Amino acid sequence: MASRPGTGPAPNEQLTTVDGLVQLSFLIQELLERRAAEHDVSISQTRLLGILRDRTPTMSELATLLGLDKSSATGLVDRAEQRGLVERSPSAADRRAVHVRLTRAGRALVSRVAGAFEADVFGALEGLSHSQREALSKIVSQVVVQHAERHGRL
Amino acid sequence: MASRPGTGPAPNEQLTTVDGLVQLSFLIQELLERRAAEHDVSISQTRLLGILRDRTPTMSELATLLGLDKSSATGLVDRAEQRGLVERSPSAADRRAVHVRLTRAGRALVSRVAGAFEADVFGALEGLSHSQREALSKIVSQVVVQHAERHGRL
DNA sequence: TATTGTTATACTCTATAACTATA
DNA sequence: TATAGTTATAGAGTATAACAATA
Repeated sequence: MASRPGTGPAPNEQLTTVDGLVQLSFLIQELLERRAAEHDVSISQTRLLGILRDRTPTMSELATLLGLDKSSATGLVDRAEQRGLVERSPSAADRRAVHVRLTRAGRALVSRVAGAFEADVFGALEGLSHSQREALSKIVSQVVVQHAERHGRL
Repeated sequence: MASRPGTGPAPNEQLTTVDGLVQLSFLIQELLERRAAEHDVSISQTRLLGILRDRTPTMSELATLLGLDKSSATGLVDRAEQRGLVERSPSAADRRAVHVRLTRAGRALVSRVAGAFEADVFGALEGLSHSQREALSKIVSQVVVQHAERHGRL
């Protein structure tokens, strides 16, 4: 399981399915965290900015998208706003609600992080053959989409 | 990238390689977090316990394995020790050092979490064919092992 | 001098509960 | 009454810097 982060398995040894997937998930998270840290943002902040790339949700919608309590979303947005990465604006339809959007600086930051991170991921896949990469992409996509259909919007 | 956690892609649509891998990593982390939370432990605590399943490292070694500062490891072990999940013992070889090990309760807890979590992961792979599952396992293992060889112990 | 581990301190992230202002 | 958002508060997790004990 989440056991062996620093334990390099002996060469030519194959991990169990679960161990492999867990270690892969930590690897992906570490790549993302490292690139985000270069710009002094956390994974949570990066996730927030990533969500806002193609949306302008209300605070409630944002909390749902992030899987957080609304008070947690308030804090996250507060800190991002203080850094000039996002901004709040009143909703036209509902005077209780506010929408959150990227600023120009926020958009620039998330683009830079995303670009470097994507290169890291492709770098990690370097040893795979073309057909292996295609198979991985297809299978992973199938797992994620199926999980979303079962749980998220059915 | 880390963008669309709540955005179910339309059925029959395939994610990009990077989006798929990022969403898969969040999915795995969420499964682990949910099972750990059933026993009131965090992912960090679970990772600590997982590492200790087959090791009795010193605090320094533990910090390296977790990728944390030694002061962070102190806090993590403090909280786990207060809950009776791990214990410290003096090193025979070096009077500065202490070793950390699972207690009986800690071992029981990590086994239960690991078992339930593994079932969750296999559940998430349910829609795959036998050969797809084998291909996924092999490719993922290859990526993780190669990354460990390049970085960790070469 | 260098290393091992802890402590003091500060910040981010998260949740619960209580509050306000709308709806 | 119910919902949207904030505030107050508390705790986990993390890092940096300074320290004591030992190597």
